[in-house]
This record gives sequence, C-alpha cells and structure tokens, in this order.
Amino acid sequence: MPETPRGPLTGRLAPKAVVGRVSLYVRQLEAFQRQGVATVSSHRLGLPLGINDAQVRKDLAFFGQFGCPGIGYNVPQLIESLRGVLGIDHDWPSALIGLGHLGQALVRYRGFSARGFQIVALFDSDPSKVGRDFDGLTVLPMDALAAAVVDRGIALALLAVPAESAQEVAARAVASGVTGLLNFAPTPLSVPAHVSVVSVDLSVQLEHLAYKVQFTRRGGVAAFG
Amino acid sequence: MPETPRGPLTGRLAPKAVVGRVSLYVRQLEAFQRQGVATVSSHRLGLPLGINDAQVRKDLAFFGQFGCPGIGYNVPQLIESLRGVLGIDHDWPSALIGLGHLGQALVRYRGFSARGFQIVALFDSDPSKVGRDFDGLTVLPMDALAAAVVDRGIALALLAVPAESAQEVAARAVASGVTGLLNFAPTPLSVPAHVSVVSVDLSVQLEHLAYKVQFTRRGGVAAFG
DNA sequence: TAGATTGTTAATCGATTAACAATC
DNA sequence: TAGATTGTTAATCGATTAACAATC
Repeated sequence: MPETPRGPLTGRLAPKAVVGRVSLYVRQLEAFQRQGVATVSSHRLGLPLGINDAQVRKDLAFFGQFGCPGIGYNVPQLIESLRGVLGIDHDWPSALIGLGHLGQALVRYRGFSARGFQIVALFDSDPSKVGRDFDGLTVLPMDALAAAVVDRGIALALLAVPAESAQEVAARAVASGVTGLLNFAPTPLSVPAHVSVVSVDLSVQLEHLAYKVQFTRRGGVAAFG
Repeated sequence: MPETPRGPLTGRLAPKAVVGRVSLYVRQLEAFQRQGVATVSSHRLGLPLGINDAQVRKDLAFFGQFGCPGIGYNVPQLIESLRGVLGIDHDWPSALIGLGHLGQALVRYRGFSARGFQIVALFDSDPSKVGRDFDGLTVLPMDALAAAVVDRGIALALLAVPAESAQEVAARAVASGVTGLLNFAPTPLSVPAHVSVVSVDLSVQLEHLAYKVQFTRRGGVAAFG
C-alpha cells in the first residue's frame, strides 16, 4: 500500500518542467487505465513518453510517496493523487476573452472541456462582437465579466486578443476577479502576484520549428526533438 | 562595427530555451525599430522581456558576435542577423492537416502568415471534409500532399488531427516529403531523424495554469510566472 | 527466498548569473 | 579621457541521471 502522500497543501511551487511532465503522466495513466492495466512501474510509465524511470520517480517524489517498492504504482490511485496535485480533480469554469479567429476556434475546440476546462462565458471589448452567438454562447461586454466571475464561479480566462490590447484586457480581467490567465497574445503580461499566467506563443513555436528544419537542412545533427 | 558573425552554418543545435528567447528578441527588436530606436544594449533589449543582460549576451554569443563594446547592438542589423539564424529570413509555405475545430481556426488565424508561415494547402483524411472550402482554400485528400510539397515548396505541416490518428498522419506527411511538423495533438510523435517536431499541447498548458492557481489559493507564494 | 521496484542520496550535466578585461 | 557596454570566463544554481539501501 502506498504511504500517505504529503498532499498538495505543503511544499514549494513545482518547477514548470515537473508540472508539465505530471500532466503527461496523468494522460498516460488514463490510457493504461482504459487498457485495464492495474499497476505500472516508473519505467513502464515513462517509456511511451520518452522519459526515464529516475526522472519519473523524482518528479513524483516532489509531491509525495505514491508507490510500493517491488510493485510499482496503482494506476487508479496514482491518477487520483496526481489529479489532486494538479488541481484537476474538479472542473474549472472558464471565460474566453476575444472572439477573433483564434478565439472563435477555441470556443468550439472540444479539447479543453474534455479535460474539465469548460468555457462558460464569452467576452469582447468590440461592440460589434457583443451579442453575437458562438457555439450556443452569447458574447458579453467586458463590463459583464465581474458579475460572471461570481455567478458562474469563473477563475480562469483564456485571452485571445491582439497583442496591443492584451495588457489592458488582462488588467480588466484581474480587476474582475480572474486569478488565472492563459495568454495567447504574443506579449508578456504584467499582473499582480496573486494572479497566474501561462502563455502560449504560437509564433515562437513555429519559429523554433523553422530553426530546427533549417539546421537539419544545413547538415546539422538534430540531437534532440 | 560588429565583427563578422560566425553565421548559422556552424555550431551545434541551440538549446530550446535559447531559440525561444531569440524569437522574443527579434519581436522586441522589431518593436524598437518601429519606434525608430537605432541601437540597443543587452540591458534595454532584455528589460521588457524580463530577461537579464547577461542572459541576452550569452544567448546571442551562441550564434556569433553582433554587438560593439561601449555601444550596443545596431537594431536593423541584429534583426537581420537573428532572422537568418532562426531561418525566418524567407517564407515557409506550410500545409495544414486536419480541419476539425482547431484546424479551421488555424486556417483563418492571421498570426502565422504575419510571420512568414503561409498556409498554402489544406488536407484531411476524412472524405466528407475533402472538397470543402476554408478561407479560400480547398481541402485536398492526403494523397495529394506529396505533389503539393513539390509544387508549392511546402516543408512544414501543422498537424491538427485527433490524438488517435496523429502518428499515422505524421508518417504520411513525412512520406510525402514534409520535414517539419507543428503537432497540436496531445500525443508524442515518432519520426525519422531528418524530420523536426515541435509540439503544442494546450491541455498541458491549461493544467499548468490550474496547478498555479490552486497553489496560490492554498497560500503558496507564486515565486515565478 | 530471489527478483523487482521504490524513494532518496550522490554524481553529473547543463543553464543562468556574475564578474571583468577589452573596446568603443 | 571617462563612461558604457560587449564577449567571455568563472561561479552559481538547478535539473537530470545514476546508484543503491530499503522493501515488497
């Protein structure tokens, strides 16, 4: 039997890399569960993800003790523990701000709600967008955000606005009570300490791809990735 | 005057973190250029990005010598050099594979073509999608990819297909001559050594945000981010 | 018991920051 | 010249990997 985990209440903020891998572990564990696998070793869990067994154990050790020497990890139990660690043992009703092309796509994208991130309200500062319907939701003006945060229990906002207005919109979201921002605008956001930001910069990713392809073309050895 | 850069032809593949920051430097330099700034120091370049001056100089040193002691960096020259380093001194005609919600969004998203990544052809393995029109482009069957790669000079493909089919579609893309994949499917891809992959895993990013918000709520100090 | 596997400590590796001589 | 700033080396810091006693 696994010992009692320290639990996610204690300890320091985990490094970005660790949290990212834990997300991958949860997804892989869910795949094992669907296959009816009851127990996995750190080796077997890391293998399909290209992560070595020492790394898997070290990552898990950051959050507690979840395994049994000689046996491995109980799949459903580890899923439950890690979902608690990540804060995905409950839903996160979310707002989407900005209904340009990217925003319209994100409303319809099913990948978020499949993992508990339901988009429950849409906002845009452009009056010509307000009142329009996307995927069954009506676009509200930014002024309505504070009320929605309270009424619908919104904590997170997906920010799909142009770079120029991102900082201003972020400030309004924070003022309305949002405490987490997924920022798709290609610009750094400055927010108070109690607010978290994760940025997804698609241009940076594409430029990284261009770099790697060019490097390979020029005869370099793609050592990793 | 800056000395002759080593140029992007030599050296090892730069670490992921370095390449990501260089993308940010280029964007910041372009902002300085629009403002008419002629010369910047490593300090001034890093400041708006939250990157310290030593880091900026170290990153640039990976690719060559671009500055003048006592003066700093010439803005237009550094932009040109770094665009060469990243391989974004020319356009990258790209294919988009998979026209689900996310794929449809990516076609219309202007952020890619603004940085030289033009989507010039659409593909889907689902016959009911083939022939449909999105943003002026007609969806082609996967069989047409190899010809398009040659005819339209395509090197990159954006992969917006379900996790279940991602590996199979990636293999077909590679067989058709694509050498770079931007993978939006939440699954690792296995490709030959001459092919590069950059993955954008939106669920992992959202789960990271959930972790940080939960951590803050529970009284932790958000030390970074 | 023998084999497997954990959690953890120590060793290695790589990335960031500091310091400074050289240079404009 | 004096002040500013680079490129680079050395110092620090953090993350990954290896090793192994403890345990099932």
